[in-house]
Amino acid sequence: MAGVSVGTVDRVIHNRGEVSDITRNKVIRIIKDSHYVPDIVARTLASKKIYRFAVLFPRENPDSTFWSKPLAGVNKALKETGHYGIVGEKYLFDQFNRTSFKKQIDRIIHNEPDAVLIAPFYYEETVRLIENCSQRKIPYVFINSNFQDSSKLSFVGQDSKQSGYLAARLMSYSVEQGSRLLIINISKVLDNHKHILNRQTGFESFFRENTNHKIDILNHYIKDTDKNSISNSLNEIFSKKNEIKGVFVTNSKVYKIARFIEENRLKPVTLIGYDLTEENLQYVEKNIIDFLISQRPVEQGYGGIMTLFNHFVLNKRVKKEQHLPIDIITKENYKFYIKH
Amino acid sequence: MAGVSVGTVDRVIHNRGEVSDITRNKVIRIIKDSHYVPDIVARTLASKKIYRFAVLFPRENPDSTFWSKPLAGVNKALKETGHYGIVGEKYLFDQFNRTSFKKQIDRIIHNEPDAVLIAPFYYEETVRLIENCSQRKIPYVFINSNFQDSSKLSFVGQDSKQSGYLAARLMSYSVEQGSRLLIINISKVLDNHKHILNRQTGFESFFRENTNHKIDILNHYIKDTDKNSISNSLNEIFSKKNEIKGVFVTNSKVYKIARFIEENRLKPVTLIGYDLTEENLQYVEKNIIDFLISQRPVEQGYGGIMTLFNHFVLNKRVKKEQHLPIDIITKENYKFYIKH
DNA sequence: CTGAAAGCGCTTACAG
DNA sequence: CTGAAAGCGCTTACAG
Repeated sequence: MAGVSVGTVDRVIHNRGEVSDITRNKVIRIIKDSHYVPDIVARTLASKKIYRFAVLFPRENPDSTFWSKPLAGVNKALKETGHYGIVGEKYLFDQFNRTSFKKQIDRIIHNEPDAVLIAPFYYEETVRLIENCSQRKIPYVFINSNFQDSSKLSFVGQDSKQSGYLAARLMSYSVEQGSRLLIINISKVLDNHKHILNRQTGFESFFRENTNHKIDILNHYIKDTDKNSISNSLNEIFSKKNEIKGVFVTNSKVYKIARFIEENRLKPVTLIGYDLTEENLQYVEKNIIDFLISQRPVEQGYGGIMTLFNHFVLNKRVKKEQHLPIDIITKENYKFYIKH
Repeated sequence: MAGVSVGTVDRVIHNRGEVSDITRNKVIRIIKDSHYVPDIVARTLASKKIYRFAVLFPRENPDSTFWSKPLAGVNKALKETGHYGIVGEKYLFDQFNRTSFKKQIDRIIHNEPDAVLIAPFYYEETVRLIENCSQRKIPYVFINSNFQDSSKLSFVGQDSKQSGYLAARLMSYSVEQGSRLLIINISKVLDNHKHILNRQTGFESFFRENTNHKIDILNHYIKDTDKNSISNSLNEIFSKKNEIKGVFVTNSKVYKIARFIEENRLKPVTLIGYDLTEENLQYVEKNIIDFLISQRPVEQGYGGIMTLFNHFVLNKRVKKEQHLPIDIITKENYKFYIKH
């Protein structure tokens, strides 16, 4: 239509220069007017281009099987997009070990991927990684825990404050006026903790804002997560304050608290925590954990890769904050969430 | 590798005959041994094959915006799979009008699509459609409401009985022993009602099976859904039985009950219903509806098309029953579900 | 700055 | 029953 060869058209589509302004404009005009859109199937077949996405996630660990889920989501996305030349390179670290995190970042920087998907556990190291990305002008996406940074391509995860707020609402149905509640923060390491603290903040705000619920809230931090330390730590609280009607655990370790409650026959106490792990589900089955808040872990990984795929292959504009739904899990519906 | 031309290889891959047993076997052997998998991108480009999927859904109607969601899911899937030659043809009917359903089926049968995605509203007509499909040997998928039929390719939707069971569990947190509960079934038409009845059955079984909840349950059917009829009908019940502590509405018309409760200041009564429609959300915002059960309407439509896509294009085996999660919606988390 | 040709991995007639 | 050739809509050198 423009009286030029496909080679020239290709040059203007991918604006890689070497075209006179006059032909370029002519071609652009025609593309617009005729609503031409490139056939990405043909493009993929012809270009044989490979996109290498680095995936920086914690390794699954004995304390929690949570991180196997985002990885499953990544693998699912990789399968779907493999036809388009998407390749994932996994860099798994030990979430309790800063050095391991740092090492994987070194490897990523060395291997020069085309983009990176990050679970940002340790602050300084994460900053180093994204500075390297900026320098190399490659996009990066955060998953699970957000990172204040205006240059990221996107974040895929949950609104953590709101999830705590929701937990409080659920709690409010089963505790009466004047009850005493306990918020437990249990973790060996306090890095990567902003979203955990947000959960607590959200929970507290609910009861502050809903004046018809006069509730006394205690905060408790447990650093040592072995069984004995937990017992000691909780025995003290529960003996001193014998009126605790509800417990909110701000992460996936809620099963450890459930075990304590079961062994000490402290029911009825409404227990709410996070994440659909096998360990937690045991206690959901036994009616000891009442609610789990789930953050769509599989979709987080899936969405992370798809975001990059949309950006590179489909040239779609992607949203900077992708908040996944806050799912409420009970004994009655958990089965349907397991594969998700 | 087999010493034959690509044409011959193609013939055995698509087993369209005209190949001697000896060469066929040789080729099959090599395909297996070398783990050859066809490049579907190249295949799509070369074949230019079009798959026409008929979509038989209710039209969106003033009483409920629910059905716009599955359609949105269909459109999303169509966008993603358009590159592979998937085309959707929509046949929308009036859900309260059997004739309209029948008419669209006639059109589908006449147009001979390659597959059909069905929201099975009226029984006999649906049977006629699937008999036609069987005859023409084309696959069909049910959405939203299941259909007892062993020849279907798949069903995508919710386990309706379990959703009622879950609703009862939620109800149990806020009603005391000996309370009186009301189940409301509100609908102009009673076809397509099996999954609605299942919800009721599920709700009732929970309280039957959990003996620590001694609860009196009333059932109430409302046929005329205009405001006055509802008022009359409910006034009677609420005046006779002044102790109703919770109401479970088995479909998306819960907002009509909410309106009645609001206007008659009957709170506190725990109100649970179905579906994240705009009409319902108003009353969630006002704390009149406590919980909505959502059935992932967008994913139903999306999943329906993707099931057919997987079947035709990816040659994947698909599951016969695809139960989507039963989402629990409250004022605190509904925003994150709206686009889903 | 521009065009012509080859090629990506398949499918589709057509000829034998 | 089998093969050779053209073509799907792009990209990629290469030549000028």
